[in-house]
Amino acid sequence: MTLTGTDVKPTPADGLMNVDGAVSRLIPPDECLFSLGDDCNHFVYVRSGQVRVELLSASGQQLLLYRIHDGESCVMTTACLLGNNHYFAQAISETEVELILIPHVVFNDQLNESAAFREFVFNGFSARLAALMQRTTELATWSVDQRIASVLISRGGELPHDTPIALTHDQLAIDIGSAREVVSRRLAAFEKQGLIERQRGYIRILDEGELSRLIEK
Amino acid sequence: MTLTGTDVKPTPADGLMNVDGAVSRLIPPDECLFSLGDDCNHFVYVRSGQVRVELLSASGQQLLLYRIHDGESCVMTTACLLGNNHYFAQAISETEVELILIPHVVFNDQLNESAAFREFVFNGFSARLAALMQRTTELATWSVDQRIASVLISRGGELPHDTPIALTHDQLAIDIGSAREVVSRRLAAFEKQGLIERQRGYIRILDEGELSRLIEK
DNA sequence: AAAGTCTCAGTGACAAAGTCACGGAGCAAA
DNA sequence: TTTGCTCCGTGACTTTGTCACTGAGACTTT
Repeated sequence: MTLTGTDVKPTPADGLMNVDGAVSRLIPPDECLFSLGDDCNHFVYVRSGQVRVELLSASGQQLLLYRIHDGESCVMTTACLLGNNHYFAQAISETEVELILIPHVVFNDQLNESAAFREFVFNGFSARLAALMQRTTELATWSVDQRIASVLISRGGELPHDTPIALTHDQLAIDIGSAREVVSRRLAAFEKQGLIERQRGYIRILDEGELSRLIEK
Repeated sequence: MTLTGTDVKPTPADGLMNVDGAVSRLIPPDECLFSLGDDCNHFVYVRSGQVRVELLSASGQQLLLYRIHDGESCVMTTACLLGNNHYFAQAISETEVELILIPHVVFNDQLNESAAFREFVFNGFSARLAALMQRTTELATWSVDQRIASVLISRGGELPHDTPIALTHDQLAIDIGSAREVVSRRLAAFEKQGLIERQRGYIRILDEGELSRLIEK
């Protein structure tokens, strides 16, 4: 049951999602998949695309918790299903996203019957938890400069050399758990040091070596 | 198999820990149960006592992740077992602690065979994950004053009214993810406002209502 | 009792980060 | 070309964190 016209390379786990009651769904970019307080009644598997999961504080401030990529499941969803909680964060599609949804009851059945399904679910669960704690550590112990450098390096690595990274100061601020003004100021300093070059909506890395060195300290 | 002389009230989950190969162990206070980089080869269930799990940054800075109480299991241990990772935090006993340890292989067997065991493990897992995210939110969005007030209120609630809370500025700082000096200064301000009274190693709450109100804003 | 030696707490000076309130620049549709 | 929107820059100020000391209380040791 595929709703999308384009072919999607199946990952090994895709087979596991072939259960009665599983539904595929195609979501446009910048759509909210779930938000704070929502009921959680489906297991979520991201077949393609990218989803951002973030906390939303009382003051409207956002804090990125993690992203879900192709072939991954959503930790928060799994946690909520297992513990019968409501969602306490929100998820936004950052690209077009193809999801596979498995209803709560089917999920429970599979969990009881299939060792392979269990293994898939809990491996993902554990990996995401580890990543989440890793992120917490970095947020708590790295300076703003280090966190900015880290994001730039990792985003730059996905692109051909010298390609400007499409990233606004606002997005970057959410990624590193800081404020736009702070990011703007630090980027200005980075540019003055010759590390980067700024354009509206883009950042180009000029001195990757020095950026990496920043993270080490 | 009980190594302690004193009787411990069994919780409902204690029965689940009655498997071949499970070992009980008694740990004195202020002992390290596992530290960063250690291999993880046992499921850990805390039968009695209290354990603190904290990150340790490169600079030696500590950040409390969560505590484990009577009848709870350790999320990080479960995550490491499921994902075959090493520990990336450390655990310290805060009181005398009675543990039940289940070897990795036995844990896997139980997980495959017993639905009740699975349910116990994953309910705990999910609850702890939710709490961890809750904590991340509060660390990220609450002010130091709010976090201090929150700890004081919750610690005060466990004690008879008007009992001074045994808590050093250092411990409080670790709890709220800040620095001792900051805590000292804010507590001085709290005392000037008549909210608390300070003694060496102790804090007495004078105006619980106003402290609670602090948290709301 | 006096002297050492812990742990715990207070403080000044400064640095890093966050917040608030603007203004202004680039871009696109009407 | 005017209007509206997103994105960015900046000054002024507050909050929080860091560093380097100092001192006070409690417990040991001599």
